[in-house]
Amino acid sequence: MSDIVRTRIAPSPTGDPHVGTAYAALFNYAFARRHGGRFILRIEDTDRVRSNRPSEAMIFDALHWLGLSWDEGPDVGGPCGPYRQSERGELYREHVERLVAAGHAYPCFCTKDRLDGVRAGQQAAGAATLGYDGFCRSIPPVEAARRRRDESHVIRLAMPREGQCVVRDLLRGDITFEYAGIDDQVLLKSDGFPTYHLANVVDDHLMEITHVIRAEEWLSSLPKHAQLYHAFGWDPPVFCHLPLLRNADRSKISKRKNPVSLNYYRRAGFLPEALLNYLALMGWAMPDEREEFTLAEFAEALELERITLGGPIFDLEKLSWLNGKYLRGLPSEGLLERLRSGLLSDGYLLQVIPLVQERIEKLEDFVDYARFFFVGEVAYDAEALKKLVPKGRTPRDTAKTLKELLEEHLDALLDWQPAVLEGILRSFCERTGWSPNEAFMTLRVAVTGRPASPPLFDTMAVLGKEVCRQRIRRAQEIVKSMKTPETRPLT
RNA sequence: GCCCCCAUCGUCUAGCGGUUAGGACAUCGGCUUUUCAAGCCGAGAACAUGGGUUCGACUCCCAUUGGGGGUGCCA
Repeated sequence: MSDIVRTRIAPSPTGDPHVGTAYAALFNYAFARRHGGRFILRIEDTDRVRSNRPSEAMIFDALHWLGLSWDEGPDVGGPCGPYRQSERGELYREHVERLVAAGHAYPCFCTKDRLDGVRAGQQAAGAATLGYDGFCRSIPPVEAARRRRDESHVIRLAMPREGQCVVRDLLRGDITFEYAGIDDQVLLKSDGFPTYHLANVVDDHLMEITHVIRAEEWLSSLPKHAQLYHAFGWDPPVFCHLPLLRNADRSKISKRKNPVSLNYYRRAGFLPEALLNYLALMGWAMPDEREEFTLAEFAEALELERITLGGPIFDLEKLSWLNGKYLRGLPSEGLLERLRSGLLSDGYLLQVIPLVQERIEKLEDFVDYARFFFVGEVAYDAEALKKLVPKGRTPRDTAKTLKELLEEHLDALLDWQPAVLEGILRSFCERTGWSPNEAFMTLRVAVTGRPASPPLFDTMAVLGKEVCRQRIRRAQEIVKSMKTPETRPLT
């Protein structure tokens, strides 16, 4: 094991850059700095369906914005590259073969149908433990090797079947699991790509990671990871599972209940240093209880052992207060600079101006007309409220439609461009039976707060995904709380 | 269901066997201010419950309850 501390953040590029990624990155970054070590960025893009380059670019961008720089990574290189798992396929296949040869892993030919059947059977029988039943583990190696040549298969880790496994977490101490409750995890998928478990362990070892500081959701797969280190004959790193950031209802933080995209915080005008400072307050307190401190001060003071374990609720209100303190502490020129690099940048203004230009008569009209391009939430006046729900539609129906549009079509959209939006919205109309007239007006009001605006798709594109999301969700809530008018029978 | 983790004000937390249980956000008062913010001062607000251990438990142990996570060819 390396004698210099090496930590890493290993995000999956499968959507908008997540606040949880920033949280884990912050602690990994600070811990590495504290010990004069190195902080590595590794892209875990082994999910071929969900991973994509735009998401990866957004992760780089968001972390740069926050000021969390890495010493090694896909974009800066380093001695342990490549740092993108999709480029390390050969490495994983070699390693998995070592495991198969040593009997620590085996090919599994079970079909999805059989697996589903097994699961259903277990559930019906009220089995104590759910999971793979080890069916293919008893296939003689010679036969298995022969079948591998032309049958679709995965490679599974052969876990011990009885006894106990003791793993150590830096914050929680020794944790005991019964092997009987842990099934044989897939290591290599049938498409030849590794699963998280394999890729993660192989890479952490090869990249000489000394401290794995990651979210608590990984704690229950720690025995599988420990078994992998054992099977490879490697010394495991120190594991430190951070508490999970929570919604107000204490569930794991999610976009349904909180803004989780770092793009949101950036667009809303949170200062990166304030966001980082706030994140550092989650599960951590300075020895002197000071609440305002810089990244450098955090890095100087961080002791992992002091991390608190109750899952902290992410409180936008306190973040906003802290951000306000940072903002007020800026010299005027500093604030000007921040405005000029965001909402009042030439780049943004030049996007807004073409949409507004033909609709104003005096320069001063600009501010009023373009207002919704610069504020966070829009207010809905009585007239807007009336048009939020199309004639002949109920509030209930409208709320449901907005929710569906958001969660099933807009949330996953990365390429937030006018033409793409138009395509999505038009096909959404066809599918749901909403006329474009109805849907577009509802959306226009939701997103701009007004029944009259520049062209909808251009407007949405300029506003950006985060703002649109936020406003549509707000509109949905408002509509949902509206009473459905009594339908009076015609007399 | 099963496995694992967790448990101090509404929220973030300090505490590490002996404290009037401290700070911050939020809330509510007051001061300041032409107003609104900001700022300052103040108030209310917590050790989940039950057993142990101990001269003494918020602190240690056990149970209960509650919360969370996991249980995928997602990470």
